[in-house]
Amino acid sequence: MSAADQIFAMLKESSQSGAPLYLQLRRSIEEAVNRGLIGPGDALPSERDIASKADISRVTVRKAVQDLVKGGILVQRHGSGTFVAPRMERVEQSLSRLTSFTEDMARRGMNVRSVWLDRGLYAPSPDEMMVLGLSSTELVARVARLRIANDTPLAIERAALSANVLPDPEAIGSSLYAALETTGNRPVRAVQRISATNLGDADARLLEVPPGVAGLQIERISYLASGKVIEFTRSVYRGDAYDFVAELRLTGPGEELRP
Amino acid sequence: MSAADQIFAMLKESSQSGAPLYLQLRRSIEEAVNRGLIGPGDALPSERDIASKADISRVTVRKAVQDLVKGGILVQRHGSGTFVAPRMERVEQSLSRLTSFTEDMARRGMNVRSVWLDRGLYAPSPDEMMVLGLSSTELVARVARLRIANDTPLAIERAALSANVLPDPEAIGSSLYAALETTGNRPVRAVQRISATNLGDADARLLEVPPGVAGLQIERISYLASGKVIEFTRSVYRGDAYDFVAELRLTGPGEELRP
DNA sequence: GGCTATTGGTATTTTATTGGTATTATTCCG
DNA sequence: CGGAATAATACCAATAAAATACCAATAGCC
Repeated sequence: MSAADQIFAMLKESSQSGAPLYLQLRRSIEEAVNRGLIGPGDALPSERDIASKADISRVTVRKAVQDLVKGGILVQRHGSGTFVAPRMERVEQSLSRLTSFTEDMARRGMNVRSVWLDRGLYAPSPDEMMVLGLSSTELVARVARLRIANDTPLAIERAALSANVLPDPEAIGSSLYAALETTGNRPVRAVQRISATNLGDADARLLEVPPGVAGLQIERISYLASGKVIEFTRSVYRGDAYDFVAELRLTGPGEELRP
Repeated sequence: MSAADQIFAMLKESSQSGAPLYLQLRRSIEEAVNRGLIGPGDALPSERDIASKADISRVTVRKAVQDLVKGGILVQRHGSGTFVAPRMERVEQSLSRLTSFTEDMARRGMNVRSVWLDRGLYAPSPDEMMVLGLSSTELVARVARLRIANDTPLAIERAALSANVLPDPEAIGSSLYAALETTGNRPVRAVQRISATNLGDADARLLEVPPGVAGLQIERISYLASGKVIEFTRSVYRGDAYDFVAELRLTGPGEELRP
């Protein structure tokens, strides 16, 4: 509602008398977007709302809106509404919450989807045997997916677990952690390591960037309450499109860091 | 019961009239979770309960709940109920602990030293004026150093502060924060942004790596208790030699969900 | 162990709201 | 006068929101 009012106020104050109505309206909307009054993903008032409130015909409103749609500023969905086009910019992900990828993107009005790259049981690599504590006769479950926002690939996630805790990788729904819950294997602690790497050919191709550009690499090892390692995940994020944000607090002078 | 009432109260007070019902409900639940009114592991009222008490259809309730399930906020179990999902949270780390390069390296048994690249007062750049809230007549103190562990250059740190809080950059000893303490300017909060970049020629030469290799870039803005920005630091770490480690812990119910 | 109330899961339909389009009148300017 | 830009009217089509009715799994009680 507020967003709408911003536009209307702007339209009123616009002393561009003489110019065609649809041009005045177009400029008002454009400016509202550029000034951030309505952000990417936000919905505009319906064409009829704008028309009645601004007391002009809907076709005139439509002309203004369509110009902006053609210019890529707005996006329209039949039966749904008109929205400010999501810009990719840089995506910020809070470090404090892990599972919020989908939620985070949805809040920005981005269309999120995942593509499975791999889901299956394999003979473990030496690395996996070490970290997960497997013998060479046991199997490892590998789960890999490409995360995509607005048709732009953002990250590759590769998880490895003991086949004992995830006997059927194909059965995973949208959340790996949810699947672990159902088998009673809950990680209670994890250690994450963030580093930077130059993307290799394969990963670069998946993320649709030239090989060699910088990527954020995150390795995570999750532990059960018993201290046993349950999961080992290596994720690569596009460096040009992703930021990790962490908020820090300084402990007081008297307090110890951790008892 | 209490948890349910919290939600309903929130739903009533929500003056988001006009918005779709399921969105209002979704926001209410989301906020209840974020504010800790219902913690991880707690059960939500049944879909039918919510529906009848809020006087809306169950499908509408379901739509809201399912969105949150997809986002990983809630977990549903057929025949059992809907629960707040346990989530991984980063264990709180103190500012000094996270940023103290020397301490970090010493813990790994490395011999650490620094080389000053720059220490002086300058006219502020537009960026610095913006972030630090300076006028063009004020001066900015810039402090830059190359950090070296075991004779291997690991990072470049460039800090910018108002000249008011650091009138004599040359007088800094080994710790910038110690110098700030003595003038009574103590940051209590900081926001960090971690990203990846390909190192430019100058930085690559300082870090003794070929240009173009991946580097971890960390931007940090520190705040005083008053909320004023006191420091703006941009650091670049060699991606192949430095890791940023964070520990995560799963917050959830003490008891097991599934026996 | 098996029954049963309670829980989430699903399919189908109705309705209101949204953008989409064709047609027509008006104004402005060469 | 004529053509193009502008604006208004009336109607079409797609989507989302919401409700109804029914299915299936779980937990708890006997």
